[in-house]
Amino acid sequence: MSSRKRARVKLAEVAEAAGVSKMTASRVLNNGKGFSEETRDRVMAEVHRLGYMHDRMAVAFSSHSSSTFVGVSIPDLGNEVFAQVLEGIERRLNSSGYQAVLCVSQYDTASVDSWIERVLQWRPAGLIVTGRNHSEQGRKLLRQADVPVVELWDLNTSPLDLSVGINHYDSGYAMGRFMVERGHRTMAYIGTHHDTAHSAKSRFQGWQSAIQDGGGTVEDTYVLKDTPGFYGGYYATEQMLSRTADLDAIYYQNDNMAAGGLMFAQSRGLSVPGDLGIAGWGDLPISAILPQRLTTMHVAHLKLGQKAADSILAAIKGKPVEEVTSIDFRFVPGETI
Amino acid sequence: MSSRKRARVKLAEVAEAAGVSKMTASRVLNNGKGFSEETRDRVMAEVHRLGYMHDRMAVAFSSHSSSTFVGVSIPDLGNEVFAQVLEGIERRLNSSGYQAVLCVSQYDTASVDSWIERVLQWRPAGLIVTGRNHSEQGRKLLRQADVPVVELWDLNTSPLDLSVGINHYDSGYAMGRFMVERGHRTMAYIGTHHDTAHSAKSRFQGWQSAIQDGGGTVEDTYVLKDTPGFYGGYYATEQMLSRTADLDAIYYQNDNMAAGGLMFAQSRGLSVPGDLGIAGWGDLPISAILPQRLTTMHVAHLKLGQKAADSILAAIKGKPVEEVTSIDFRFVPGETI
DNA sequence: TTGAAAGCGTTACCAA
DNA sequence: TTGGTAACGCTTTCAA
Repeated sequence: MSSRKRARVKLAEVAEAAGVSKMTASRVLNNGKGFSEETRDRVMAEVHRLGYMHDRMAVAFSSHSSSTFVGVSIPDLGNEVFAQVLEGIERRLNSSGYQAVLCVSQYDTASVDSWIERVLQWRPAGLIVTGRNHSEQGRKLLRQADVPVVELWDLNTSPLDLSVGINHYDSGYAMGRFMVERGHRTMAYIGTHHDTAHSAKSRFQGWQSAIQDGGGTVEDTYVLKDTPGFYGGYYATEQMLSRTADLDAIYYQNDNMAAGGLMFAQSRGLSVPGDLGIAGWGDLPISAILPQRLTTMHVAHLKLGQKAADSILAAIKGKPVEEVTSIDFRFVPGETI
Repeated sequence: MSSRKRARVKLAEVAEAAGVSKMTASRVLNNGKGFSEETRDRVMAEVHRLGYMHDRMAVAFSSHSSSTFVGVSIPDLGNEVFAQVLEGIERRLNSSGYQAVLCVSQYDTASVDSWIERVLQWRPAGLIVTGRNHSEQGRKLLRQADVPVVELWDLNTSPLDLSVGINHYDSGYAMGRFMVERGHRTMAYIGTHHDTAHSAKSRFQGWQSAIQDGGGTVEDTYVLKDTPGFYGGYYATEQMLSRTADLDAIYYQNDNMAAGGLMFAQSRGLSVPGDLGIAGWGDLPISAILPQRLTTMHVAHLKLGQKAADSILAAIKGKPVEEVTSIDFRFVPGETI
């Protein structure tokens, strides 16, 4: 109420107050060399006294440099997995002085494209995009922008620029083989349409191959059009068991769906894995409180995000970077298969 | 590999190619008025042909305008509730052409402060900060920056600028009263230290008042130093039941913790609510698959985020805004109290 | 160690 | 409907 909108203090005022030129003040602020200690102290004193705030917009403009923004696109924050990945990214970026500019795409390619276009206009230092299903338009924009890009989540052996991800196919195959080894033969899969095209599908394909290689069959698949969550798993299990008889086991897109399946089984008095085997993916927090330890695949989601941030930061700073970074997964035996 | 880093096409080149002045080209790009349709077509043709990209940095600089960035600070993405809030914010901002610049603070005030300082240097259009426990430093920065600020989550009746939140105290009181009405007397609370100081504490205080007003007592509280999740609820319930006898019911910080408690009770063969009543908060997805419907409080988290975005957008555009926006909660009776 | 002048790409402002 | 010129706040570059 009391203060009228004061014009922002500018460097020239600081310089004048300190009795030096703009350039000297600028050098002090940028921790450069070329000024006496006494000069530095005088300038900094004025900076604090006047409450000077560096105008990074002007800096970026004048010096033709990038911003400290890194665009990060994620499909869905309702999916715990991506929330974790994002947190990993943000922490690492933040501690290096960069800021994440977020896009929650809802798996909509067009909206990612328009976000990419808009964010590129702000001279971002880099971009991290989840998934590799870019449209031609998006791909073109990313290529012509002279900006480091990390494709996250799916391992992409010939990335646009950099890739940090998981070999989803292999993780699916490993689970499928285990399920067969435990004696299951008649199988089904429950998942969702989303999950950025490749990844869940790759897991499914790897898993399917393992089942077939082991002499089992995939009798049914149920694909929801929703985020892969608890209720989806519960509901789809109910549907599936009512339409397909004699299933040995179900492989779920992730642990939250599998938890839904397990709770459904419990509600019907089915014994797991005797009557029905259940396998998840992700080793998510829910598995800690279920009546049985879930058979799943551990993935370090936070670490995945951090690695992505590491890659983009290295590229930004012109340091050498691995083009492709593969994040491990680890089998968690559990009690449900 | 093939293309050497071409200098970015600038407006002057477009203008020249189209045979008009920079100003005319600028007007066309900004959808202003003051040019013939033919001129527009010629300019746009060159824009596409040359692949011109608007340099928003230069725009913001020259026109003294803000960026399209809105700083958003959130304490923790491992907490589903905040992930939902953030998604609500981001969707709304994005569809209005603004971008969220993220800070995941881990409840660390100092890190929020330094983020605020850095993000303000980029002339953000506005800021949305979760919680109202700003440090003096942060408060000062926010005040002197001439930028709209929304304080989110806790309802703050005398906000720095704008507030969008929930009356946590009342929601706690409502639950406490219900628990007493259902005959519970000897109560306990399980929560975490975090949750941005006020909110969970306010719920606890409201709840406690209701218990006391109803003639009950709060026998025990268990406060974890962790994000409020499934396992925390499970573990704390185990600890609490082993140290405090004859509890009628436990009020949890949120549904995920309550789900942990419920699963623990189930694992020990306790009947709910007969042996132990359980109440949660938030109406989170987990409640859909539990063996019993959870007694909880529904909060529209996504909507809360959207309202916050609406407030900041209105303020940015200079439209009239309610200083304080209260988001409703709704009691969900359930079967666990 | 310091400073003066030019320039970054765009829009505001005024003139035609 | 157009265009010229100044201005935005800082850094680069060159000179002292």
